[in-house]
Amino acid sequence: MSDNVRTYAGEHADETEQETTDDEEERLVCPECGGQLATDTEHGETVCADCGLVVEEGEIDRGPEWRAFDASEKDEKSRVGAPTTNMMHDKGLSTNIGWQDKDAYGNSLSSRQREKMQRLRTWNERFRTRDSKERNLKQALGEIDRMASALGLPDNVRETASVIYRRALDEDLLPGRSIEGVSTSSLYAAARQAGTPRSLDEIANVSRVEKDEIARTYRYIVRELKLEIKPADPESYVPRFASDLDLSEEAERRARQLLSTAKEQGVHSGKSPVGLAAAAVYAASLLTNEKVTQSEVSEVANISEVTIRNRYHELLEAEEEIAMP
DNA sequence: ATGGTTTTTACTGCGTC
DNA sequence: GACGCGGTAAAAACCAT
Repeated sequence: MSDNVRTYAGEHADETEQETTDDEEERLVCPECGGQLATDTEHGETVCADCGLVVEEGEIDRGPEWRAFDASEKDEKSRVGAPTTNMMHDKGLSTNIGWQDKDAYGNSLSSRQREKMQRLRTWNERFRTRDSKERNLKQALGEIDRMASALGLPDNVRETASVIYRRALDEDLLPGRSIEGVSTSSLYAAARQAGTPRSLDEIANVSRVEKDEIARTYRYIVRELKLEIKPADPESYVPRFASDLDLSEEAERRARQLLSTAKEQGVHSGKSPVGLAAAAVYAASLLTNEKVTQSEVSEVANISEVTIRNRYHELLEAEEEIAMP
């Protein structure tokens, strides 16, 4: 085992430039919480991806200044076209009008007819893209909501997830990927950003897509959207486990403490954060004389007992070493 | 594809209630 | 004897190259 810091990539795919780029390019950082800033081109805002603070706004508002109450009103008032970039987000299934100025028999069209066809093409294109994106979004947001409820994730996580999804949609990341997969990945990313992570397994349980695909799409999204997601902190799992097991505040505190000393010792690198958290919770329950069995912990944490054993030994060793060097 | 690391599975032995 | 716990070996899963 190499003794320098390795990443446990299963839980956090991308941290290649963790320490290296300290202050080279001044990075856009939120003044509130230090999180990554993201630009929402739709509304001309620069918002923090973590806490949602709007840093700059009102540069250019690209949204409509009117409201439509039904479909016909929408047609009447809407006078802008589709966004300028759009690839085949509908997988080319919708109707389109050919570019050649020929009729069904291959004869050329008169100039008046050509003009008419040109107008039709324009409008067809506009409706096709706009409606398809909206349908897409609607379905995705529904899915995100469903999964978030199933996992007991708070509203702000859903908000973040939908922001991420919207951005993915805006940057044309969807073609070739399923709506399900992308919305699941968005939720996974959002949960981690919010500091209330759920493991890939838990996510996969409530999603309609397989774990592999979620992981793949997640990596892709993170890379393309330049989301900065810190490696999952073991401590962020502690509260959930502790409450699932009805442990005291004291035990929870001790678990945290174990983890932080372990961190100083560098014992944690390359290990599964979930496993560490589970072990810490177990060890803490021992130290505070609150009886929980290894199998109970392994149950709520979805981690094998063996892993808990191995980790918690390491945790206790680290604790001793800090006590007497 | 390969190799190295971690996690899981399955099994065994020990002590206690 | 069941249960909790610890240890081990082999298999599987995973990441990096």
